[in-house]
Amino acid sequence: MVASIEDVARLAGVSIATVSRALRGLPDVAATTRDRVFAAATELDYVASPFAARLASGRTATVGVVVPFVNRWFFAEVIDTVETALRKAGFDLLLYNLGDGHGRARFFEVMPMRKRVDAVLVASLVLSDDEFAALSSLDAPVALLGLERRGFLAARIDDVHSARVAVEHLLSLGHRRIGLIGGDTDDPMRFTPPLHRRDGYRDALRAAGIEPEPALEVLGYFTVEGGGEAAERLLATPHRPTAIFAESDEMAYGALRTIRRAGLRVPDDVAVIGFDDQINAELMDLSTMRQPVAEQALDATTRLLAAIGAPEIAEPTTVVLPTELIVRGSTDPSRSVY
Amino acid sequence: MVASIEDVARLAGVSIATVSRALRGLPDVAATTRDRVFAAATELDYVASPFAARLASGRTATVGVVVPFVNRWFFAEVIDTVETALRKAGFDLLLYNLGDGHGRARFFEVMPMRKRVDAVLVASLVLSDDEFAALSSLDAPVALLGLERRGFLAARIDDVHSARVAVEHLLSLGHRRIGLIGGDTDDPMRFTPPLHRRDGYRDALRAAGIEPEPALEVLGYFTVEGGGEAAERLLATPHRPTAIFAESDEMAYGALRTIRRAGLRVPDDVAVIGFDDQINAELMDLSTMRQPVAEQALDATTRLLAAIGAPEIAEPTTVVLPTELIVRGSTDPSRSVY
DNA sequence: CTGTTAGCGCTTTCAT
DNA sequence: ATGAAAGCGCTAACAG
Repeated sequence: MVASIEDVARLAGVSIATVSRALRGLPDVAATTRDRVFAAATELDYVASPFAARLASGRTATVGVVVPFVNRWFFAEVIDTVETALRKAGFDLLLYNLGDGHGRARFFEVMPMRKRVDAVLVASLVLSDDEFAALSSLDAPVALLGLERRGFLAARIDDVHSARVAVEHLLSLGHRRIGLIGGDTDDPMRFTPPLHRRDGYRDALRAAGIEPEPALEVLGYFTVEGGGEAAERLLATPHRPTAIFAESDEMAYGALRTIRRAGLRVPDDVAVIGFDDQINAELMDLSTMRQPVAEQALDATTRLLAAIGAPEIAEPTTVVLPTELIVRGSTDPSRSVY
Repeated sequence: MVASIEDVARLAGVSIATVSRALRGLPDVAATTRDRVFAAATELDYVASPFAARLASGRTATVGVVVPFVNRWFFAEVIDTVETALRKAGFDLLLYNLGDGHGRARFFEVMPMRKRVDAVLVASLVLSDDEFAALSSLDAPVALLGLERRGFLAARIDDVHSARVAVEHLLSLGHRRIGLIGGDTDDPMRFTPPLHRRDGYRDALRAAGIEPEPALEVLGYFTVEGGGEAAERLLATPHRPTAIFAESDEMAYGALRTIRRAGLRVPDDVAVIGFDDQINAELMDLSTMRQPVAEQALDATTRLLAAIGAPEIAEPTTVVLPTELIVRGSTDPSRSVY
């Protein structure tokens, strides 16, 4: 069978306590002893049983990562970044994918992370007070990604401002009728961007003296399909918009397809700007607001790990990372690559 | 503090052994006793400590999932599907992302899954004998996704045949000079598709009496960028191909962009077919070979979980799932949606 | 600097 | 059907 700490102790001729100390790099172990322990451990190909260690120490060396989806660009990037950072720090990543409204309800009811994580990272979910309470009941530090709340450490972008910059870009090109393709702010899986990006859209219009029209705000559900159908509705309005702001690149792709299928040209007939600057945006020649996903994820993870060691040191803070307007051919004909 | 099994036992007026049995649904517990235990557990909001349970039982109720990337379509789909299936079965998902060649080497050297998973699922990695040995040393059932090996349960598609069908589609349209955009078969992060899809490509050509030309096989590294650059090289060949088979949709997207930027039309000047039928393929009007990712992942997971309960019952088998040719406008002008 | 010892919170015989 | 008791393999005081 596999070696246990006792086997190592016997081979090294020391007690199991010394083995434990030596292997974990604790101070107060003589160098020669340490060497002997390491040699024995190597020879026996020993690794500590994480469960025994966790039971004895109370620390799990595990972080729970909660996401509403795993197969969407933003969340896949987040998981990638967080996994790497955790692995480097010697932590395991326990993945929790909410999946749908039902999965979400069950998740917060059961709280499957109970007693098995040292910390939690939650990505881009609009949480109810009850859900926040459930997280707090875990009694572990919680990091929020893409949202913010007093008492929680968080990393995010300024969605309101970023959306406003996107729409201002369209305004600066002379557009006055600008459609919005957004997410459902009442969806049970609601996540944060839809609310804020819509606010930024309205802010920009009002600041330009344009009153937002409900008919120009349509739902695209953050999918390509949804974006395409939303664009159909926008094109069908009596006095159709000359520009569209989609709250995500994916929805913008759908809109581009709809517009072109309708025989209209981008950006001459209808300009389109997205949000994210995800991997395919350049491919689609799509103007967009770039957001630094890896940076947000890394920032949150780093501070979360720090919080595990020393909780309650200070009021958790929110870090807001900058976004950037990326102008491509879908709004600026002079830049079009096609 | 949080309740332990003793608290529940005291409240229910039984021994901790009975609590353990009742809560796990073991037989030989009187119905009335069971009810009392459940009532007590509910009242105290008790959940068993997984670590104590694992230490005592030796079972971890955890599956390790090893992927070379998490932010690529195929793997994100896999993780999504597997997570859902595991959660439903009461298992945790421990995610291991190899990241790069160095990460991969370290991974198989350290074997961070040791002593912490009941089973392992490996997705689309070409594994060396040493790496297979390392996995076997975990002494846990292993499921392979997208590859196959004697002694391991596996789910995959027939990459050789599927690639052949894709190329035969091009041949049936009259194309004789067909370029290949593939992955690097010598890459340290090598995964399985490149080898097999290239073989299928060559098989199809030979069967049609065409000798494969090395100049028409270029590397696209399974990225959009790489696919675009590969297409540039193909277009620059003296007698340029009239059709291109890309081993993934992503590379096909890059190729489409390159072709259009060069002022050529798809499919009239150059036809393109991809592989995967991932989410954006329809958007790009790309012909492709559809592969059932969720089905493969679910099949492997289901059988893996079964193997945990009853290992060695029978020789592990490989399930091969069917792929499907999806013809769109990038090969068939009559179907073009643009 | 090192060893002894008492748990951590369960599961699992073995009795009864 | 239930309980007593012996671990599972570590960590963390506490001695010395």
